[in-house]
Amino acid sequence: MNTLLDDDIANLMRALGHPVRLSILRILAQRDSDCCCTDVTQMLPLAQSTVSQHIKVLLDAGLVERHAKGTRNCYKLRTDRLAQFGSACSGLFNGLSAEPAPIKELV
Amino acid sequence: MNTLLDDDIANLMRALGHPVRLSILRILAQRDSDCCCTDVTQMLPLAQSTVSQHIKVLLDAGLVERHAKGTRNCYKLRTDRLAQFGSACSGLFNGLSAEPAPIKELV
DNA sequence: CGTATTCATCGTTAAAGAGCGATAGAAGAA
DNA sequence: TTCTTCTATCGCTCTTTAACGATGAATACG
Repeated sequence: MNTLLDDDIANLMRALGHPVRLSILRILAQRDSDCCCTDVTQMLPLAQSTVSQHIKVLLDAGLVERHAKGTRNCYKLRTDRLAQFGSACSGLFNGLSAEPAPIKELV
Repeated sequence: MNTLLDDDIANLMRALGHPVRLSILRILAQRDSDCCCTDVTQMLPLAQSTVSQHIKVLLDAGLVERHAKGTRNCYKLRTDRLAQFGSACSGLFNGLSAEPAPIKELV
């Protein structure tokens, strides 16, 4: 389980808080194997260095993993972490939409 | 319905991408009515101006709404928007964990 | 060997974010 | 009216982010 703290949730939110990074995740989801930085760059109107930076943000957030393949670095989603974040979000939203605390705490 | 675009999702993610703002949402969820900026500030180790800024981010993201009450401004969650964002997240994560596209599209 | 590819990193610039104190305006209280 | 409370906003500083080009290291190809 190892449920996420607010700091962790905030970090993940920030990592996903850029449309280009959402695009990168979608691209990786479709071409899940052997997708390298150049592949991603070709699908985006950005310089390679910029895409590499965005991928690094996703790497640091643990949402993506890297494995070398010859001269290329291939990336793929960390579905475990995505699922973990997904349930953390559910928990967050449920907690927020719960009724306000009553005057007395229940036993 | 009016499903959210990636830009919208990214904006919401960024709005939630700070632990203080998550705290503010939790505070509003508990004291849902008549919670003003001073109330929130008293529960956080931050200056009033800083809290006001964070609330403004949540306001601009549409996650919170304001209504004046005498000399105070009261805030409460926009549960509709939170729910909308919640399902957008579910959709996002489901889409990401879906199988990679096959060589040929199905009919 | 030399020549491409690939890509992370550096250095730079411009913009955005975070935090604070001070302040002014609005609304209630005296 | 005068005083107090509440709060959004301004001005400031410091840090972070975004984007780019250039570069060097690593691997493959010839």
